[in-house]
Amino acid sequence: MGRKFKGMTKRSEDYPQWYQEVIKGAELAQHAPVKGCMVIRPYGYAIWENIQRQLDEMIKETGHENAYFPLFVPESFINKEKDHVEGFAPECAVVTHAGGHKLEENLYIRPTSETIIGDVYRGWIQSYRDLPLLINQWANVVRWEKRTRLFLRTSEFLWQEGHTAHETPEEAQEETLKMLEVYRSFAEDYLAMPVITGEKPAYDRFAGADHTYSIEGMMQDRKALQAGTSHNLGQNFAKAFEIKYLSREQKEEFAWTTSWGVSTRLIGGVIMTHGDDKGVVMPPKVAPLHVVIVPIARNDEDKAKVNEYLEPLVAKLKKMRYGELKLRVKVDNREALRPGPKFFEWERKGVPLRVEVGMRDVAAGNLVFARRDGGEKQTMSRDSFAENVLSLLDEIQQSIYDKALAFRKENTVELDDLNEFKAFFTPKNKKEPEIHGGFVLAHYAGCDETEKTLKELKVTVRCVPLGQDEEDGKCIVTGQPSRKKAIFSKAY
RNA sequence: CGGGGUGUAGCUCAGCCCGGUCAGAGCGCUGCGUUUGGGACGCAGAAGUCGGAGGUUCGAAUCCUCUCUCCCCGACCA
Repeated sequence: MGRKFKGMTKRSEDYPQWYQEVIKGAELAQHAPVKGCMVIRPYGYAIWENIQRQLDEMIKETGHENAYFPLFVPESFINKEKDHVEGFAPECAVVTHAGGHKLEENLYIRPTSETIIGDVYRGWIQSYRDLPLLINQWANVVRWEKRTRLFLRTSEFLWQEGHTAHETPEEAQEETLKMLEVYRSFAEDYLAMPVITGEKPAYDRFAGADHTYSIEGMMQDRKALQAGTSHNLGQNFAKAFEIKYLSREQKEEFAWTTSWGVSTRLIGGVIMTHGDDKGVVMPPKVAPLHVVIVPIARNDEDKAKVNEYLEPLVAKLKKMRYGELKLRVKVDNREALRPGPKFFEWERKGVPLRVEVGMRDVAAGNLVFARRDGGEKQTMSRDSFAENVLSLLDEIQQSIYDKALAFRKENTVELDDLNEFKAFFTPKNKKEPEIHGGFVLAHYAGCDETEKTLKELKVTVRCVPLGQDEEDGKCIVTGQPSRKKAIFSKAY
């Protein structure tokens, strides 16, 4: 009989606590000795690598090239775009000394790279023939946030940031939406995280942008997570950094620029979208491991037989590809652990398929496997498993997406009445607020007073979804005439 | 940055109120053996400047001051 083992906190009991325990239990990341920073452990970093490899392909397929710009941004650059300074300067880390001397000009550690890239683009762009300029960079950035949470908001985080320059506002807008669509499809098709695409309200725009768009996912505590943003920067940065070109009409014009990014926050999104009370659940397409095999044997003789039985299977699996990348298979041969603890560990780590093989299976030519997304253990012949493994992974990928989508639908309501709206976002038990709320789709006129009412409820306008039919309505908060609905929600 | 918590072995914590074998437990870890289809067992062992710095005291994990971390709630935000 097993000893009593403390399970992890349930999502329903304490969601933030669950989130931390899950990260720790799956060995994804830990706090670093530096405030607000994290160490991304190998198992967690592998997810990031898989995100990088596949998203990078998509970014390149849409015509972008990778480059790299400096970590340090001269203070004067940050100061050039008015809104940008106001937005970012307060949360920047600044280098004042280097090489044992005080610097003549402070160097900001990039919170984002529009300014330094703008300065470089000035030199790269002279003619309409130099446009469009389509660049992406994978980098780390630093934002000195007041309150940090592993993956969701850390002082330093990893991301990709695309920076493009165009001839016309139409082209820039097209680019902005194209990359938003890339993010949508990446989130949904790879991370199995359903998202809503839409435009941010004016007050929530990127500092220095004309339009900001985002993808918004619903986490299991029904709060929204902004999982990626795409900005149409108009000519704001072009003017600040004199990114000018000679047009087809022989006139000097400012370029139209965009920027867009997703970060390691996506990993937080994956955890909170799919995780359950046993641990994380990895979407197969970004899972560090697809299949883990636990051999079970009573003695050395059996061990040898089981391993021999497994060899051809493992060899076959390792040659396979799942999507664009190799199938990732591991045989858990650790001697010190019995099978039980191994099962629990791989469950915490969310490996999509766990295979058990013992003498029983060797004799019958079978294996036993369990899907991380649920259901009973199943027995299958060794050969059929190899034939079915890819479709099993596809099924898991699809089923966790469907589950997340169903969850979002269940927790999304359309409302026209402010009282219902308030009730929706008010916990029933104030002393111990339970998980409540969700997404509200309601008319929104975009006026400033709306913000105040929302603030009292701790609700934010997530975005005005794209592709909706316009209709006459009244803003749910102010009653002002409105043509479009917005998604309202509590958010990370 | 405000309010509230917290910090003792890798983890979970006891000890603190009433200073004096208080450096402790369980899990984990190491070695040997037995075990192995859902968190095994025996024996032996290693491991902590009690978050940090000052102070009070004959003596501080324990009392005082300052400081830092992390967590929760706010304000700020990918």
